[in-house]
Amino acid sequence: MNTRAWTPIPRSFYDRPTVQVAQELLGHYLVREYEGQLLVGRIVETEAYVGLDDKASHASVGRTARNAVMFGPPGYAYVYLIYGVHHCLNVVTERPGYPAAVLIRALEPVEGVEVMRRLRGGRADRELTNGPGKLCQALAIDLRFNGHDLCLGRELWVAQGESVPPEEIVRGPRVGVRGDERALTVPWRFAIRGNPYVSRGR
DNA sequence: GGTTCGATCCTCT
DNA sequence: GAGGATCGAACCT
Repeated sequence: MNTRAWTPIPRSFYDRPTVQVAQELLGHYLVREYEGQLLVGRIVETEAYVGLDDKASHASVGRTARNAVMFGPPGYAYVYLIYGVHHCLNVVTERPGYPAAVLIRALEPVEGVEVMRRLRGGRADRELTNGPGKLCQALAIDLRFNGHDLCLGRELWVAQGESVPPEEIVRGPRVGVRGDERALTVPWRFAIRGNPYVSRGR
């Protein structure tokens, strides 16, 4: 189980339409080096945030200090603090200057589960990584990773997994967003159908 | 320098 | 189902 390579996905993967990247990220792996151990989770739920016109996106207000990474090159982590309590991890997509990213909403724990349990205060395995804030706590991801290059295979990266066939993917509106009618209804959330680690949603 | 608020989670009812 | 936690950043004055 520890013999797997966990090869980083190349930057070119992220330099494509964000909704497509969000869908195709399902089945790949988020890998974290933490205190000499590997914490690995299979990506089972994502959401796309696309461009200035997406009123649910942090980038809809224009470029600011917080969202600057979203305007940068693809393949970097955009991490922010929400409600002063939890962190959320995004992967930046598309060309520099165009603000877009994919929020990682849920993982299926694969490796380093003991450490994840400890970081999550001994909660049930089902509750370790089934939400964007939860998975950041389980993998010790915080603001220090904002702007981190996810293509290097160091500290935090996305590793090559197996693609999920379309019939196994559920698609629907995003969770917890504010904004206009389009922001609330556009089906830019993707999840692996029936996977027990998908977040509760609304 | 002050105020407001959030792409969430947890606890209590 | 409701309410609170708790902080950085945005947006005032």
